[in-house]
Amino acid sequence: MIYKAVEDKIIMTEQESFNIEQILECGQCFRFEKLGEMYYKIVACKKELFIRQTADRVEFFPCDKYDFENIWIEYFDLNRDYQKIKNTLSKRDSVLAEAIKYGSGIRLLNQEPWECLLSFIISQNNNIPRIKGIIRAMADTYGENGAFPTLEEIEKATVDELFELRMGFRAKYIYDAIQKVKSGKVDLEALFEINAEEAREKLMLIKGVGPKVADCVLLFSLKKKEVFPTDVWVKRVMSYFYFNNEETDINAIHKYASKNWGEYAGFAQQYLFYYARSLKIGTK
DNA sequence: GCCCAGGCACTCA
DNA sequence: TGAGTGCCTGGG
Repeated sequence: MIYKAVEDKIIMTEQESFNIEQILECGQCFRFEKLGEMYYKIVACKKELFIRQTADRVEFFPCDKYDFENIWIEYFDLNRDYQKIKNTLSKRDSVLAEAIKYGSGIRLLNQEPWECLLSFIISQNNNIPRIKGIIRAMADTYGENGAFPTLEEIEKATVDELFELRMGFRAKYIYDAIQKVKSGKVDLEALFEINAEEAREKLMLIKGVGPKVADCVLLFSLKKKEVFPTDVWVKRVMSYFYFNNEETDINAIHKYASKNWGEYAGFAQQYLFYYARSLKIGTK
């Protein structure tokens, strides 16, 4: 990867495995807006960032070298060798090879745990346009300049006030997440230091955080790349391709993923999820 | 109008 | 402990 600063932009070239559309639309994040073909705006890490990709380059703006090196390289996981991951996984089975071919520009973002946690609590039993709308409403109401609210900015919110943002029954879950983090019962930063299993248990102390939401937070923000968040889509695609289209319980799926994909299970999940959704596997 | 959407908590055997 | 059921809301 090569990058240079030009005016208010960072121009990145010779970057393998980077497709901005696939990265943002593969279901791992919610604060993005499509402005045109391969042209997006995201809000993350308290910044608004535009990203435009053409055949030979990716432009990030407004962005200087400092922010690129200190925020976005990490956020977009640019130091990781995806070619190696894709080669390894593709050799394991042909289904995954096909999924990887389809979503070859996917990367796993390293999001902020706090935002990731609240966002995936909102996501349960919900659809994407609504999820995005509720998160935006939280940001507009409590955050600074449309950025996702910090704990300090949102900690005084009552359940009733949260409910007014149209998040429904999830308002009490968001409230509980705020209280547990505020009190230190759940120390998000400390979760980086412990293993996935222990971190999952901690996250599930929060009301409204079950196995699926916890695994999303672990994978998308706490760098536990071996976890395999299993939602309805992943369940469908796993059942369809690996379990002879039979009703499959979550434990069997986790076991299969762990055994076959090990430390790369999280990446496999993302390729399969994107593949399944695009093909609408399992839906009528 | 009904149904469902990237789960979860709660209840009851 | 495991299966069944209800949940806010708004878009199709």
